Amino acid sequence: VAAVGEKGLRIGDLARAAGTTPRTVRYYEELGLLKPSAERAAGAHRTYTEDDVERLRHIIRLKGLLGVSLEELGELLEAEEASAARRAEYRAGATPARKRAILEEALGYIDRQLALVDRRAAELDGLRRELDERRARVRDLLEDPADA
Amino acid sequence: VAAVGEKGLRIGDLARAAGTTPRTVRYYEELGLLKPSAERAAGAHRTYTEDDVERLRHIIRLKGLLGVSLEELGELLEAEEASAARRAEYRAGATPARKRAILEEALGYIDRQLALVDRRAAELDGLRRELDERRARVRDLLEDPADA
DNA sequence: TTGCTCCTCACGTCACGTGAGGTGGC
DNA sequence: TTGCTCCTCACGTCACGTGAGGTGGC
Repeated sequence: VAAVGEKGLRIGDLARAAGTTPRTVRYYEELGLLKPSAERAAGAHRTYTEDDVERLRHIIRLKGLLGVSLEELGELLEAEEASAARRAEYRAGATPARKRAILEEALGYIDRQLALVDRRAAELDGLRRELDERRARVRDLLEDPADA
Repeated sequence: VAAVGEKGLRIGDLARAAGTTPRTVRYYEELGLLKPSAERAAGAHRTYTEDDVERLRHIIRLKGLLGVSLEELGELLEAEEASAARRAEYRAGATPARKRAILEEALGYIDRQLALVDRRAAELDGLRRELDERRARVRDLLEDPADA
């Protein structure tokens, strides 16, 4: 039911597809996290592509899962873009030494994100264990009501 | 190095022990999430116990991991307290039918929290898989630089 | 033409951060 | 007595929510 005509997506379509609101999209644009695909005259409608949907989903997921400020998130996204740029350089053909340097930088960047993810996962797992334990105790009492 | 004298912890000790700030503690008090242990005259210092440290840590962890508003979190904490009250009733001796009802309510409450935790964990795992995949691709290229 | 969504201010809100000015306990 | 931490306003900030008033595309 989304409008996907020749002109691309409108801000409401983008927001719905990513599970957010037009206001948030404009705010992210203001902070430089997300730009409309096409140039637009002052006051004209913003248009977006499916790639923008992916990027916005990516932003929202990182924000929710990593719990960083939008400014830090902007730096992270810049690092991602730099990484993509280096991949293009890589594919365009670089010297073996340069290729190696590019790959190692990419590895470091991925490992930093993984460290953030792992820390969160460990915290979540700690909470899960606690809840599991409590659940097991309650279940035991329900199945075998033999206590003081 | 924390002051743990006769009078209990001061707000700064509590905040440090829980990894937050005095301002946050006062704000949570304002919202009714956390009260100083002892009564206090207007303008007098707030005092806390080790139990308050545990409660504050609990609040902070739930907030960070479940991503809920402080109002929702307040409801969740009330449910926890009600559960604790029912456990006291349980131990004080209730009829078998009443005991069963108490346990089943506790189970429902635990399962609701588990559902929230599991949703977050699944999202985190999705991101982790993506990062792992990218990492593996980069590693392969580093170990065997044979491509176009 | 009628709705609907879009546009740009701009003020409100939630969860605090950050001084301003003053009082209280080792 | 000297620092340090505490106290209560109260304004600032970040990440948006929510109208206010107006314009643009099926």
